[in-house]
Amino acid sequence: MTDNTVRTRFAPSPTGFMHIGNLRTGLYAYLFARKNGGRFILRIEDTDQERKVEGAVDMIYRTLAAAGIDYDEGPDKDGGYGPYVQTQRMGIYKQYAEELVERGGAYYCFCDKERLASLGDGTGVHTYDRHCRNLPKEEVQRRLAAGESYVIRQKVPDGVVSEYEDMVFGKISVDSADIEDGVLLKSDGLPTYNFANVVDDHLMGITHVIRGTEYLSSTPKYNLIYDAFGWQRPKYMHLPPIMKDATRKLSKRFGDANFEDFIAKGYLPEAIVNYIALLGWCPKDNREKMTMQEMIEAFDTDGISHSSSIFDEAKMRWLNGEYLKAMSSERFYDVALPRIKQAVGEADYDLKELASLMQTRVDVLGDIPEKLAFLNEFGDYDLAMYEHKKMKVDREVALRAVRVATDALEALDDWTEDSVKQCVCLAAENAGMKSGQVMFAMRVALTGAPVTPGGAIEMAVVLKKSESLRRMRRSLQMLESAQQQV
RNA sequence: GGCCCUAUGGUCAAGUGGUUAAGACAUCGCCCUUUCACGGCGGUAACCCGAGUUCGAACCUCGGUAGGGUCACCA
Repeated sequence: MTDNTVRTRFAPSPTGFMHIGNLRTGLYAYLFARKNGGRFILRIEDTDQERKVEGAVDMIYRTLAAAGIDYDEGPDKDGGYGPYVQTQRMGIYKQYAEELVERGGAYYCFCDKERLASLGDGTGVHTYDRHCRNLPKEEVQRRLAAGESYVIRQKVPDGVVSEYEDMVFGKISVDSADIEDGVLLKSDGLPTYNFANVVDDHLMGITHVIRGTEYLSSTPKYNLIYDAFGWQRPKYMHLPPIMKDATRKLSKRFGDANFEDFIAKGYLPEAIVNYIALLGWCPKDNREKMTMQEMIEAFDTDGISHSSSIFDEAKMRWLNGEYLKAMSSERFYDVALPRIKQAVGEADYDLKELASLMQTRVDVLGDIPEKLAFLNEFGDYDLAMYEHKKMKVDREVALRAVRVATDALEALDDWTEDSVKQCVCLAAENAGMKSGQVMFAMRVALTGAPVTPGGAIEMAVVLKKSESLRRMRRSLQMLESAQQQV
């Protein structure tokens, strides 16, 4: 591996579904690596056994695959920097913590929890008072030998300002006086999350650390660890959060915030990925609909926003609709088929015909069943539907219209779009009515629905002759009996 | 509370000292039309506030205000 190869990583925790905010972080790390001809690494951070969820690791694999994010190294793809699963790395941190003590960047601390708790200021803010920071070496040795419980703490240097240049936020600097001597190695011998992160990132040769802004202000602290080890600091790119609204972050508890749920609702993976890429990043030319390849080429750090953005499902719906409309009819048919079948059930309808009706009419695939509900729902309906002022149709006109259309269609054998249309138009003309009036009434007579995905002709073709006539006769009866009652 | 960060229409956002302050979503209206949709056209709507610097500030500086983040032997 050459020194200047870009290496980024995505380090999710297997604690459930893949959250949209998380996925975006991974996506940016991926885009940055690909844009720079670098390598993208997947590391599983599974040390939180409490929150661990069964099957969540597989979910990570499946989500990345569906999203089109491929990694060069990971648990199932060794690149020589493994293991890539954090629980399998537990043995390595203690020695690094001890090494840091020797280098003067950390120290043993024997303070017990009670003492630590007494340090609180009453408002929940704790700051360690560095009680063990200057313990004589002999005392430390003695207490260690005696088997006293201890942790290893970072020894934050006095009187320095730790600063770095963030790739999106610019210069970030924090005074060492504001940095606590945090725990690196816990009394159980395991590392704290952030220490493990520093060690892993270094050992895996990560050159660019890409993560959420929650680490923005603590990064100077971790840089001090790199310094104390004499390691080269990585570059950092911090990403602002995706919000549910102005003040709340999108959280796992906000039900629909995960990838899997959106897929279930009928969103296309590429549309989701495209949309979240746009939340917090804007390409130079302002393009919105982009393929992964186009995003890789256009990705640039200064297009990344400094402020949080609110997730807007309405816009993602629109984008998804754009993807759907741009598909070939064959491909649309393939992706829509399951939903169409769901609506059709056992009935015998032309699925291709239905698909073509749906393609321009839905933004997400999940909308299909309700749009096709008229296929299997035809009962009593409100005759007020026949009233259309602009069309100059009322129930009386509708009755005549449906009657002429029905009579004409009874005799028609060749049931195609053209012939049905021709037949109805001719019938309208002979009856001295406008074709629009007949069409309107016929559409309602066929479906009993105020809105349908297509007009009278399309509905008739979809329903086919016998069902169409059955429905029209039935509607005719309804119209007639209503007429008699008046 | 300390420290760090942020602030352009309802939402995503372009904009880096001089602009009629883009574009997209949403919304409203019109056209097309046998309902819906697609498509086309148009409208409403924004620089958080206050001081500076400057001939000139959305843009630079400072101060407010608001919001977010962070201050664990959680990750």
